Amino acid sequence: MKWSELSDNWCPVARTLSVVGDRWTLLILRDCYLGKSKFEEFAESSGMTRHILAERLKRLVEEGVLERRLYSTAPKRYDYVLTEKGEELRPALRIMKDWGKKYMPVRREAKA
Amino acid sequence: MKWSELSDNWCPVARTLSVVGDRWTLLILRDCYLGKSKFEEFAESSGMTRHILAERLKRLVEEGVLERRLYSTAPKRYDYVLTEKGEELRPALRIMKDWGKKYMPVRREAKA
DNA sequence: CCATTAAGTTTTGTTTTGGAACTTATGCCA
DNA sequence: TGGCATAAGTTCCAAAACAAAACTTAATGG
Repeated sequence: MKWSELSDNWCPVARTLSVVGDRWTLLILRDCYLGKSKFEEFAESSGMTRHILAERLKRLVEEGVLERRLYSTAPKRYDYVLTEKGEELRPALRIMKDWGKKYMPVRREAKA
Repeated sequence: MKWSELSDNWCPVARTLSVVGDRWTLLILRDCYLGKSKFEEFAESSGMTRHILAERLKRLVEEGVLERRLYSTAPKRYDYVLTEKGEELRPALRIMKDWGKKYMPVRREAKA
């Protein structure tokens, strides 16, 4: 089975993961919860490539998790803000934060 | 930056995702929470290929999320059970289940 | 002896990801 | 005016991950 077919799975967890269950996507949401909204902010903070970032943002917008918002008209610039749907995943990230603190200690220093 | 470098990230969410943030892994945990423990059960229930399943199980064991347990000596057969570390991600999946029910309605029927 | 079960492994293509350079439209500043 | 900076992407190519299906191993049951 392909990952892309999960969105119609009988299981609600699987359907959720079809949106946020791939590499990097939840890291974008983490940044949103930290108050970031701009492409460059996500790129620098998460460490993902601009290529993948653009693709993920597009899908999060399509799925209604983020909203693409024109914040400058000249030049035209867009940023991304959480919808109510996006906000409601925040508790899941909070659990992952606590879990990471408890069970995944940093072994050696790394950047960003 | 590569996904595999996330395990030493300063952010605990990122470190958590370095273990469970890739495709399929959280679906294995869902099955564990549903009481499944065997390779064939995971394979059938999740729809992932045996190849990827084997790789994911191995890493979950290495990370201490699951424990590989000999449940039959002749022939030798192993299954997988949650550790305390694995149990403590259950609340995150519960949130994803509720979110999926609320925001990801099934559009058309699909199997498994 | 032959089919079946269960937990993987192997093989072969296809798809996704990673890294880096490039594009577009404007503002800033001397 | 010309040239550099900024921000949000896009494009290209090689490397890594994934998908599908067949194969392996070790035993059991008829």
